[in-house]
Amino acid sequence: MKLSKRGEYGLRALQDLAAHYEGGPVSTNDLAERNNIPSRFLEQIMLILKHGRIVHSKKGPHGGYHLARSPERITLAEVVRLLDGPLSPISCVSETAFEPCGCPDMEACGLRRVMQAVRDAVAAMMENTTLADLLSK
Amino acid sequence: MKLSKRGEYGLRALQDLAAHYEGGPVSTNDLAERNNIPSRFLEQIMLILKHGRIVHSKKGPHGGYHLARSPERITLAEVVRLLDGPLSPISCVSETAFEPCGCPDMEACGLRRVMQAVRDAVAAMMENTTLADLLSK
DNA sequence: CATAAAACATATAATATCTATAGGATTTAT
DNA sequence: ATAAATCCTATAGATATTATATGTTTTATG
Repeated sequence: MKLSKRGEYGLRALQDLAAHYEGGPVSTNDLAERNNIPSRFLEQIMLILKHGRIVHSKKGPHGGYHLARSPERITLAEVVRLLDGPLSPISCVSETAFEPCGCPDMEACGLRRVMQAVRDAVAAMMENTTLADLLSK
Repeated sequence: MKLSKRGEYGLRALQDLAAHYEGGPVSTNDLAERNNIPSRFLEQIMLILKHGRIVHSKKGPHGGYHLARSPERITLAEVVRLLDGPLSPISCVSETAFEPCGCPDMEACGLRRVMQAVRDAVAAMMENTTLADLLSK
């Protein structure tokens, strides 16, 4: 049920980028230093985020990353799915990566019902929370 | 955000044990067969559940496992924590395994606020759901 | 134009975890 | 006595995580 460091670092960096959304690009080094993240590791994460069209980049001096969209239009769900995969506790209730689980009768499975509810609750919270929501007190 | 196979198998086996709560012990082999679980792997899981005081065991022919308490008194939270560890998405919001995360200001961290809410929601669902709830339609 | 700052791209090391299998030891019903 | 079952520990095999390393490319700036 835990987020990977990759996911956690990515979210922290994006939260930082959201805070600096007005203004020029922010370098990996600055992001890493401010948020206590190993900088070479963060570099890879930023690349994933770029390929996932969550950030844009600018090369060269004074280059760096900035959000590809305004903070209100980037949900935590999108980021977590990109960096950490599906939100479901078990694959038989996943929207994005369904797989049967091997229980005798899927429809009658009580465990499945509960895990479906957990997935729905988590997904709803993550889909309704944007990077902008992370900033407001 | 996903449960391990260990956790999933353990829950499925316990759901089965709850269904057979009236009646004698159920062997690992029966549990494994009925639920499509590798039987030697399940053996280890049952041992963990035994040491965690969630099941009792009886050795010898017609031996096996039965719940240590009635199904209404075993929550999914207890089982998942035992087999898969803390429920929190990040350690800085964990009740059972708190650790600071490295963000500049924990109190002001928006990400932390959201993850705290996710943890609380998941924990509440898991703590309020018992093995008995898995059986009722 | 030279330099340095930065992203970009891969490779790979180090570690951990997950999943599962194996080999036996112990208990106990029949 | 036998066989069914738990119990215990080790370890294999696979995969994922986390991180470091090495270098290439782009580009702003002096």
